[in-house]
Amino acid sequence: MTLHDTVKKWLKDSLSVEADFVLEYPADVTHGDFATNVAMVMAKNEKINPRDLAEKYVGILQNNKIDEVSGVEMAGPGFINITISSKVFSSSIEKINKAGDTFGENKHYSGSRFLIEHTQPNPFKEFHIGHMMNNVIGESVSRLIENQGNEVIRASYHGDVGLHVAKAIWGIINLGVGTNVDVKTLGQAYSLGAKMYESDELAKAEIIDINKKVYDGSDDEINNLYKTGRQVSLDYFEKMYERLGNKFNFHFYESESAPIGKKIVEEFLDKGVFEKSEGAVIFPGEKYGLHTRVFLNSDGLPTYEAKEIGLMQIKREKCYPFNLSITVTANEQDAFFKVTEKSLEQVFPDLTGKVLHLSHGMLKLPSGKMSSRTGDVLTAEWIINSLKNGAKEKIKEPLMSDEERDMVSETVALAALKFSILRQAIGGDIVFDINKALSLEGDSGPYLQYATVRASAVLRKAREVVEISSEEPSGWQTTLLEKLLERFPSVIERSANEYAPHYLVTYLTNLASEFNSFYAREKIIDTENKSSAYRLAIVKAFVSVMTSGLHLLGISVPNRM
RNA sequence: GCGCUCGUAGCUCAACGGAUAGAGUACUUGUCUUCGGAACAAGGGGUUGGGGGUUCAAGUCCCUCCGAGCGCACCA
Repeated sequence: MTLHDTVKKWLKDSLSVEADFVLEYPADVTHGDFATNVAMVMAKNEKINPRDLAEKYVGILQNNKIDEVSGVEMAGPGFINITISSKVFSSSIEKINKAGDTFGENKHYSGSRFLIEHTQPNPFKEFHIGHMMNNVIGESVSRLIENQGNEVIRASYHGDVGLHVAKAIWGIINLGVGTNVDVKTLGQAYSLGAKMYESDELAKAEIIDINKKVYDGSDDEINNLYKTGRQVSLDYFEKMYERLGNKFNFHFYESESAPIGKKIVEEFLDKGVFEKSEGAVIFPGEKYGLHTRVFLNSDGLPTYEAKEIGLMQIKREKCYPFNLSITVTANEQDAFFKVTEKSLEQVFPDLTGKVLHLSHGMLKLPSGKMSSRTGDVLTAEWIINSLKNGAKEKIKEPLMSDEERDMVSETVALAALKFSILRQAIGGDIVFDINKALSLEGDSGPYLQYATVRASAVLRKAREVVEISSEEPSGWQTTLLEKLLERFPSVIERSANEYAPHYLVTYLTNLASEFNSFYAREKIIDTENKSSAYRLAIVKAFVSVMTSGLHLLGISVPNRM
């Protein structure tokens, strides 16, 4: 149990309160280590003066104090501020140093299985910054949920059939590159095909024809181009996952979900879940306060919607039973998912409440939105490499080999990128200013890495000079750094429960900043000072918490930078 | 037109209905022959888009107006 939970339980038990109230870490340190609004909440229910009730509560609490608590007092309009005894924080330092990188993990397996689908790049198209953003969020949420004692199955889903594929193949044929394609030529081919589809009637007809042939496999040349192009894309995606630091348990494909989805929709058409309309098969979302969408088009081909039904069937076969199936996408798909989820509930009633659409904003440039249609696409690779070059110039270590320099700048670049994606609530759009990200100053991924690297350097240097001890020296004044370190498990818990990595980012930023102040203020290694051993224990705990916290964001820490 | 999301410092973002709305950046100034300056300390900068309401308490909830983004039948 975290300290936060302990204190909350104490409040509930000693005041015999059932209602929801908040126990928070006050922003202002003069308000104690915890503050609660319990008296104000209860005063409302019982229609009495909140300050009077708070006064009464403070009396009860003072008579029932637990070891952890050193002070209770009323403040302001009826808050109760609680201070924690200093030995709690020093024993927390000891606990952290014992647990190392596993501190904060919920080791009690909850028995829950989560299926998390994210990234979803489409073969024959670019792996662009939108996929990257989705990947970074999906991976961090996965790690947070996993950390809390749940089983996580990661899956990606690929649109390996459809008009975009036909456009790319048309482009391949007209560029004359044949099966000798790489990612770059595929990109050019798609862009050419997409452009011509819009502007040239003949090309459009040819592309539609290719699309049919991809589905029915009747043309050997096209089959061949399709097969090699698809594989080139998928191999490339593998490299990107590796570079971004994630592994998927499953890859699902629209070529698989399409026929399954079509079959299920036809079956439930007979049962009245779906309806025929204007030659197509639709789901009447209006019945549920949503809007109607097409599941099978008038040619009988499954749309994205029907494929989603087919995908769920595949997920059931491979991963059931799961407690929650999460799909991470950009918020432009919100309305689509509302309708699809409603239709899923009709088809699979047992999945009601077990499907969650986690939507995030779009990655935008200061100049506006990127568009694949105008060819204005920023690839993930391009942006990572740009950041990497910037990071390389910043490295001051003169003795670093070229190989290490390359590895370190890669790590720093990814940190800069992931930090700027995860630092804000996931629902909102991100305005990504490359120049600012390249400056690597202030609150940033590299800032967090740097603080950790410095702390590690201190520990290395101290090894020959001073012992480390978690025992609190006499007369020790508990520092804010120790107090922040103690909060780590509560922060992860909240981030995981709310699928909100930005709480963790905010926390780690504050923690790093507090460490940097501590570092500037105090001489840590000091053979003359008895407190030095304990200071080192704090530094060690800081390194552990930073390392595991950053890991949950998908960020790793170099040895030096 | 309908629906969803959003509007907080010059810029990029926080704030679990609570105390004096906070960070970074930019700007101004200081620390520095260091346990690693990708650092630290300090300063100015706000009618939380406008107006109404609910509440002991509203950036947060409700209504309304203004503005932005996304989505609304055979793309994904």
